[in-house]
Amino acid sequence: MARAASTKGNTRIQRQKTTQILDAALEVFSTYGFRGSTIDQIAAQAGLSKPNILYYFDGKEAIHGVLLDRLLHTWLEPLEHLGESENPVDEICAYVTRKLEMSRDYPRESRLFANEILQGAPNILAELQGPLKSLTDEKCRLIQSWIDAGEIAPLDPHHLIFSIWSTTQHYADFDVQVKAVLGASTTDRFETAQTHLDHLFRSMLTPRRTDGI
Amino acid sequence: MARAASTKGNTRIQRQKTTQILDAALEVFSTYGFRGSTIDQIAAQAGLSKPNILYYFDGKEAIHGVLLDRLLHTWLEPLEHLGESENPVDEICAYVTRKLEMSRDYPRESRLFANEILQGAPNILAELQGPLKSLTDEKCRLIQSWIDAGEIAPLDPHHLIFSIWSTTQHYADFDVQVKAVLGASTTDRFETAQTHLDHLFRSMLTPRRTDGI
DNA sequence: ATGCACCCTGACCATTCGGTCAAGAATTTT
DNA sequence: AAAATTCTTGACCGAATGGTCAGGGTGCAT
Repeated sequence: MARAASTKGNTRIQRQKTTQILDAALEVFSTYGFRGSTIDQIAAQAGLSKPNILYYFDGKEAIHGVLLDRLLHTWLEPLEHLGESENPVDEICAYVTRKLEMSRDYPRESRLFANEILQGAPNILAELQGPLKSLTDEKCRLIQSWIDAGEIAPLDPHHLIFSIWSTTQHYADFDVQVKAVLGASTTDRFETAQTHLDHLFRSMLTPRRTDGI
Repeated sequence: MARAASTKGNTRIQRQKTTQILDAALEVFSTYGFRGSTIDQIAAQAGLSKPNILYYFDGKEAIHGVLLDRLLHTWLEPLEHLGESENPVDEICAYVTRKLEMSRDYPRESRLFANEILQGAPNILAELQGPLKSLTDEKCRLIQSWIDAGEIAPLDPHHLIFSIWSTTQHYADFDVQVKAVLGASTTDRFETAQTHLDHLFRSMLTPRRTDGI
């Protein structure tokens, strides 16, 4: 009787249609942003009628909300795994690689996040200030301990993480620009980017014998 | 008689109002994107009536177009100056600094650009493939010559430029996130970022004696 | 001060958008 | 197979949005 509030997918059809809708919504929202997207666009993308969309979700905002929730989980996961093996430099470079792979494999999620942040993060500000900040601070302490032990070069952990986020996500969010300037195929772009970023962060992190220039 | 097509500012009032409108539009467009912004919002931001806005501009798209035109010029300018002095490493680091200052001083322009690219650059794709690609390719040849001369470490010039763009613009486009994680004041944020990025690119660019890991 | 070009706006229009609803179609349960 | 539940949609609604226009106000040169 009661309509499926959000992801309440119990029946076979419910599961199929909700994922179908969410996939279409991700496509649309990640391209046009929340206010720039319409339910009709999502419906067309999903191959469903508008009322049918609204049968499964309580409204445009509800769909967007579900996408953001899932996104935050996916987005934080790689960072949580940082620091589970031994070599700090390899550890951080592995994180860079993982983030770059996510830009390659989940560009829509990256753009959805970028759109949300660009507009001032009206829906996820609390998550940024809470869970994201906590996790980031924790990993920064870990990085700082590596610095104190002399295992990596001294640098600002927070800004290091910002550099990792920005350089890797750039290949998803600014893909059109990268494509326009580079003109290479997708695999080529990401392969050369991988080599470059690995070199970048490795040369930055590896401690030098002499600290002077 | 004929209405001012775009920036046709001849009269005193025309000049004043058009800049007033463009400033308001920049504020709104950079926050909500093109499709997410309304003329009413721009009017309210500018302190003018909606018909008054449309008296000076031929429509929502025309305003957006003027902003994008000006933006592209402003945006390419720093890159054009790359390579006018001697020391390559200092030269590139100066470019990084300049770009970071632009993120600090013109965050709205940066976000406007990000919004446009995120949505697939529907209005400036030609500019990206033309002028931007030409200028970038030219500067990449310059960087390559520095590499060949052994003045900077060997790396992919295109990806180097992408890294510069992404790391610097991050502080404008993702400001909310940076603020949430860092919690520092604006000047603090940009000062520490400046130190960090200078260190990052300097350590990356400075050639090492031994090329091995 | 008066004529003229420039400037401004309330009222209005067509379209689009988010969302509803009743009634019919499909599916599952019994 | 019939009943019960779930699914689907055409038609519709009120609000918002981009844009128009006639008419009145304002500034300025002569």
